[in-house]
Amino acid sequence: MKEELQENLQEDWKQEWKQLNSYQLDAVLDESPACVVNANVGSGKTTVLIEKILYLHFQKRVPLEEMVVLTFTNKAAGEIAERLVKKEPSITREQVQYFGTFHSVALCLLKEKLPVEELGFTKDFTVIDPEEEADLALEIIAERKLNVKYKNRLKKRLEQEYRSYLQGKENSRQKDDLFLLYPLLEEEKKKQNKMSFSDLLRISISLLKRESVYPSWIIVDEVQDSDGLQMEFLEALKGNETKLFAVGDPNQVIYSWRGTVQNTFYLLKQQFEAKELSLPINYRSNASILEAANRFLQFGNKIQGAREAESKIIIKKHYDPFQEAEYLSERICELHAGGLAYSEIAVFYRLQKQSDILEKVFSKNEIPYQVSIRKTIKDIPVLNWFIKVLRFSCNPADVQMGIEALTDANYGEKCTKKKAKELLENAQTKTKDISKKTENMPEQKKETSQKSKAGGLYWKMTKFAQKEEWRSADIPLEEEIFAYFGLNEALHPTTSSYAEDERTILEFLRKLCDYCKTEKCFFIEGTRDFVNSSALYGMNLFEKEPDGECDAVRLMTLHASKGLEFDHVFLIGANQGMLPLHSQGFEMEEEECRLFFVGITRARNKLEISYYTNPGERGVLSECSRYLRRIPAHLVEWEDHPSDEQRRSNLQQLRREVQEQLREKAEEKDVKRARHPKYGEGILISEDEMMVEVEFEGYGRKQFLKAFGEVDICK
DNA sequence: AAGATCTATCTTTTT
DNA sequence: GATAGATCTT
Repeated sequence: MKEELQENLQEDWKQEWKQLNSYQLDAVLDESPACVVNANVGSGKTTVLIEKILYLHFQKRVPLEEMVVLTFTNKAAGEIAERLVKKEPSITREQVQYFGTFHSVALCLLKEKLPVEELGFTKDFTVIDPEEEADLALEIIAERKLNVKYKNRLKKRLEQEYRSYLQGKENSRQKDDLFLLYPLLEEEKKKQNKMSFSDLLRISISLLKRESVYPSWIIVDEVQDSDGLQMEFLEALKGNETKLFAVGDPNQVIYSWRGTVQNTFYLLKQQFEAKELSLPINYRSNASILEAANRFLQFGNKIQGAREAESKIIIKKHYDPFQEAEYLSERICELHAGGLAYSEIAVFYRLQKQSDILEKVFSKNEIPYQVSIRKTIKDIPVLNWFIKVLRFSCNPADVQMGIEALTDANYGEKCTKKKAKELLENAQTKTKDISKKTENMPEQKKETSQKSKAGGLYWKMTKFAQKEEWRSADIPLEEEIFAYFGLNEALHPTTSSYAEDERTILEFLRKLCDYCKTEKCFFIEGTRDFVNSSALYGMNLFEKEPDGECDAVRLMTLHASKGLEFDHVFLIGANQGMLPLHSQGFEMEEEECRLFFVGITRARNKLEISYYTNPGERGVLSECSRYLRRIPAHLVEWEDHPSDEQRRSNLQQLRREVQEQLREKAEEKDVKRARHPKYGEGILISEDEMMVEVEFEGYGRKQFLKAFGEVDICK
């Protein structure tokens, strides 16, 4: 039976492999101790990766559990998992535990294989994001009265200057106490039993040196994006018998500003004596696009095409972004009328804010569009708060989360930071004592805590981990948990946002319960894992629907376009000073060029690039990007967009309207908000030592005496 | 404590 | 090339 199955599979593979070219097949079959594949754009890199994993598993009998497959984003990890399961539905989630981002794999190792206790953590540790780390740092700075400059940029500084701190360099750039802060911060994180993103890697690396966990294979996707820590992680994870297979494209390095190692391929070859293979053939784009793209290659050999030069690249000159947006509307309508799906059309730009005008004009012209901006949990205040509640509930050592949950302006208890701190620190010293007391006289405790408002949520959080019925295989209903935390009250049932908030939380809880059920773990443990994942996976974990399916034109930055492909690509704002964005260094400049390269190689069939004679932006020149002149003339059709009088006056009006709306939007962002227990949230009109004036939707402007303390000013 | 001067950063974004 | 923040100057 098994033999038969095996043979069938072998037949399948032969079929499968017919679709691979010889370069791809070489890469799939290669079993050198270390191998790096220099994969050109659109050369079937992910296909090779998947085939390789299947080949190793089914043909070479390497258990999937012994493979570590590393990606840089959750999206990429998800794609690999999806394609793998599609080909081989028998693969289970447990088998691919170590398939994921560097950070999620590190988390998994720390939870399952590495002795974190040796470094002063427990297995219950939680994960914090950079913002929380910065907040924690600020606390320490205040407490220890450290002199740290540029506090507003602390998040960035913490990350950037950590390297030189580790290398024992002098803190020469800024003369302040930042380097005194690092050890204190480390100590505090240990005390609160939590790790930052980089801690996950760093601590894994140091523990891997003591306790080796050598997988049979390490497979890395997009290896050109590795930063120093990730390279170290690879090194620490790789045993002498471990084989390394890494795929990437040095021409697509567009994130070096966040610490990408510059010459990854060279380093890999040096360090692991890796063999180098290449995937030169591009199946995606037509020959004109590829010939243009070849002019922008910085590394490796020419991209070989597999297609004809069907049409030229169009370069269009527009008066300004408004005229361009109108033109795009028209063109997209035509294309759609001609049978092209909206979702096969994409508009790329250099800066996020360039989407504003497009959005306004597209909605006016009723063109469905989708702007790709990453939503994070932080954008949803209720969820952000509730996750803090859960974080403290799962990890009572996390004092910081406890305080933040209790003092949250919107959903927390009406209690001051000082009081919350006292409450928690008091509990810290005699946790067991208190928990015993509460077990013995729960009714009484409940009463007093409701009287002294600040107690309700606090007790619920501390007692969460002690609930016996949640330490069993029975997973509670989402409504039960909702009720346990008294959320119907905490979410302010009288406010207009209540219904939405309730739905959000119940949705989240449902995902959490589902997770516990599929993972077959106890509710408490499941919650801890899930909450950790939420730090690492962000919205991916509980997005309602993957937004991929809807038929709409995609609007995105060039950065966001990486890894995607479309039939028809518009690349807008190709002006000097915009696309290359005015940048100082030469290295930066090279990266702008790679960004342009990534942009144009997303197009399968049609590529249109445009620029403005009146860009109307600071620092943007009216001449076109010099990259455009680098494209061989015979591949290009230069066009002027004509505009008659009628149209011009319409545009004037449009311009005014849109600019007005944008100004309002910008003002709204700067507006301070305030919350009142009865009227809900409103816009802060004025404030002095005595009074606050707030405008509430539906109630109008109200004035309050500050001394009453009913109004919380939100930050 | 105000005013002058220096300086970094802006943009891109993942975990 | 502007601007915000920190630092220096009086």
